[in-house]
Amino acid sequence: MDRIDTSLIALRRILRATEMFGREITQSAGVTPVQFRVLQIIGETGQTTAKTIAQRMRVSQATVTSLVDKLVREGMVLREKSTLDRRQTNIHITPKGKKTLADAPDPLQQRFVRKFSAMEDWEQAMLVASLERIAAMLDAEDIDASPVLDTGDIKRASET
Amino acid sequence: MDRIDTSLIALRRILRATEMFGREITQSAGVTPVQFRVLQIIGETGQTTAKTIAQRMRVSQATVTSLVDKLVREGMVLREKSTLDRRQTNIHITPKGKKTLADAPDPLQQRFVRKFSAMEDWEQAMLVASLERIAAMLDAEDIDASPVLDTGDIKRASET
DNA sequence: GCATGATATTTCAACAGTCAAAGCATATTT
DNA sequence: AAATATGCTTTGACTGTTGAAATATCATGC
Repeated sequence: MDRIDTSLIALRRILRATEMFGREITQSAGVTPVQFRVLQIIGETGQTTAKTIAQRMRVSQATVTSLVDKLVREGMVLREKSTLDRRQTNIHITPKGKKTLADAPDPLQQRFVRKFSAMEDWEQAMLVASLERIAAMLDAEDIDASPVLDTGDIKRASET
Repeated sequence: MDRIDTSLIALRRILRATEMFGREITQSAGVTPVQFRVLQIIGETGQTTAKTIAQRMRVSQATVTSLVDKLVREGMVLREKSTLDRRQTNIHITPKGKKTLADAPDPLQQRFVRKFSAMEDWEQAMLVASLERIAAMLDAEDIDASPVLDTGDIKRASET
């Protein structure tokens, strides 16, 4: 087994881990990864608008509407017309939604951060260098990546 | 911006690159990433069975049926009952399917292999070590990853 | 004050991908 | 031959996704 195979396998494990995490969520939280991501965004500030979610997730507003519909049905969030700008709808999280967020399994990102922090300085440095190298190898162009790693956040970049 | 952020961003770029590649395919080849993956598997040997595809992609046979349906409709592949075991159906690729494969944009994997091969020995070693480290960080358990990196291959691992 | 255009959201119709369950045809085992 | 196993497709359902059209509400210019 040469280095290329070893690398490819590792890369695939990484990709797969994000998928796996998605399923953990579905099982334990009762919402799908995408829905969970919506819930996370709403949960950050307690309430937000459809537009914001659409932008953050890089999906269309129509998609957000259907996603929020499902969360409303589950009792995780509520919709309420904004009083300031009545075109807007504030979507806010319910206690049940908060509980779902709180009870969610250790997110991938946290897992990463925790283990990364525990590393020796030299190893951290090596990892950072390697990751950047690999990212550069794979993505040809500009990416407006923010420091957030989520399943469900890795989606459409249209209408940007 | 600390190392954690930098790492997370790089990781996300990597994840995103696989998504992007999916869209390149859709645009230039006229098939979706998943359909393309099916085509790839069939193309490897020129013909194969539904079961094989289902196992390789880790999806149910029902899914494969619907995917192959679409490829048949597109004229990329053909179905033909096996003469040896008439329960089986051999799915084989057509010239059009071959052309689609041949004309596809540089796959992620090739891109990776090419650039990886061009690296200095020490850098390759570092990358391999880092990738394995990261993979271990993220995936808690056993993964039967084969040395194949594809969008669309990173899917359900049930019924294994 | 009100017409015009911009903005925020939802509704609708349509896909792709996915699966479980059921059905069908064919092999294999007993 | 009967029972069981295997390979595949059909059916019905659900999530995620979008573009286009509909609705409601600002915001501006005149």
